[in-house]
Amino acid sequence: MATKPSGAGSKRARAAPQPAQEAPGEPPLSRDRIVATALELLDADGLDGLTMRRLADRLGAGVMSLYWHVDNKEDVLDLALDSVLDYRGPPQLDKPEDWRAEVVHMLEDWRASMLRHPWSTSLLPRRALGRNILSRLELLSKTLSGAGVADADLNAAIWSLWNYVMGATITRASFDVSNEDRAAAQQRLEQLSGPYPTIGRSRLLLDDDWDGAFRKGLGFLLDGLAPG
Amino acid sequence: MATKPSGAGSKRARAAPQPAQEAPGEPPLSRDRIVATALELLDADGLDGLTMRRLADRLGAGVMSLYWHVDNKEDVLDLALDSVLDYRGPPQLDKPEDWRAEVVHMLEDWRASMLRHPWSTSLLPRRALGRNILSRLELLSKTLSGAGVADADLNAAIWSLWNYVMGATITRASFDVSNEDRAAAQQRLEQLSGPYPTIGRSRLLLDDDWDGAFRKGLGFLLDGLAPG
DNA sequence: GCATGACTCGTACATCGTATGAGTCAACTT
DNA sequence: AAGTTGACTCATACGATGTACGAGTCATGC
Repeated sequence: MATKPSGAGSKRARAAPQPAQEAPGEPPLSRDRIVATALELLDADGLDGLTMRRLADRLGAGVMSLYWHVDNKEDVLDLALDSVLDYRGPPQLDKPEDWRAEVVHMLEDWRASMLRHPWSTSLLPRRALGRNILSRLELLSKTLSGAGVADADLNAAIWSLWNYVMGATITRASFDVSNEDRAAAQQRLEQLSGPYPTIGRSRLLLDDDWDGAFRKGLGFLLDGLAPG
Repeated sequence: MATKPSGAGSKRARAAPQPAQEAPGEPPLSRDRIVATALELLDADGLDGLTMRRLADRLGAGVMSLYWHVDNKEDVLDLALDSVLDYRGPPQLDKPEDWRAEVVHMLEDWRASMLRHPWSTSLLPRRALGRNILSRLELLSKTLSGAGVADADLNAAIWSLWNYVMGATITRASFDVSNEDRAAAQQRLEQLSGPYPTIGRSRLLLDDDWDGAFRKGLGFLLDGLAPG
């Protein structure tokens, strides 16, 4: 019985299994190559752009060959998502006491990494916690704990930041797609300003300093988490 | 040429168009009936449970009949989502000065409304702003403004709360689905507690007082927004 | 009595994820 | 040297989905 390398398996153990066709135009199929190509398709055409058939085509392989290396499409998406989220830490040599800058850096990088691949935002809600996500949470936990957040508040603090970042990122990505809708909504708002006078006046839906708003709101939250 | 009632159209104008079959078992098709039935299917079986064919079956109609009343499936989903989000305001007779309680009540209701229909959380990211969402934002804006939040901070404050609520709700719904995954992840964390000692120890992934964490984090954020 | 327009729906099509099982070929066993 | 195994590829096929197309029904207005 054949044993697939999928899941937590061993991938490919042997060194050079495919010396038959060494033409560099088509290197052998592999998990990594599949994920990399999936990323290309996702970046080019979004979630709908990723089709097992298209993926196989671009890899120069038959569709069903993919399923030897990968459980199913969901598996591909999981791998693609996690591959977007690795984090190499803040630029070294910051004064190591500045916990706040460290947190802000990591969270801004988190958001930026996902916005560089907008499809990832609609993927996140329903996926499991990959290694890279857990690493970020660990870093967050360690930093906040070192900054003096009480143990009893620690989990709530972490989840608050998580929630904020996820909400901001998902929102940003979704509004980016439907920019004209947003303008239309704001116009509707102002015309029949009866029902929505306040947000109509404050131009809530037209404010497009997303990065600034994210930083500002993050500041509010951190103020609340570690007052003084 | 037939004119469909879809979009911002007139729906059905006439009073009793279908006296032919008055059997109460099958009232005439209508936008409202379609949305109501879609809600049933979504609540019962989630996003995958909603199929145009299943929807039509349950309505006792042919599949293509739906398309007279509705543009496409996305239209159905938009309507279903918005129908979940209406808000009737806080229980009257609270002391009207307590802006904080008012905000908390609205946001907790927002979250609760969506969690009562978990499919709505995976729908939200990519949909336009319906009337009910705008109403909530308007209320939020008015209340915060009245509470003394500076005009320059107002939009950032609103978006911060939005982000927090969306992130919390989406996260909660997604973890609810994959509870076993969560437990498995925590176990993995504790066993090979090398890479993730802090969040392993704090049992971050096992803490299931979601409501408490939501309230607590919201408190942090409000503290930051309106200090003192 | 006939045209109109509101509404219904059967059929058909393209596309999707993937189950099944046969095929290829290198490495290992004997 | 012959045979076995197991890693890997892939053609075919199936069931499901959203919806375009166009023919049907039927109450109403002229």
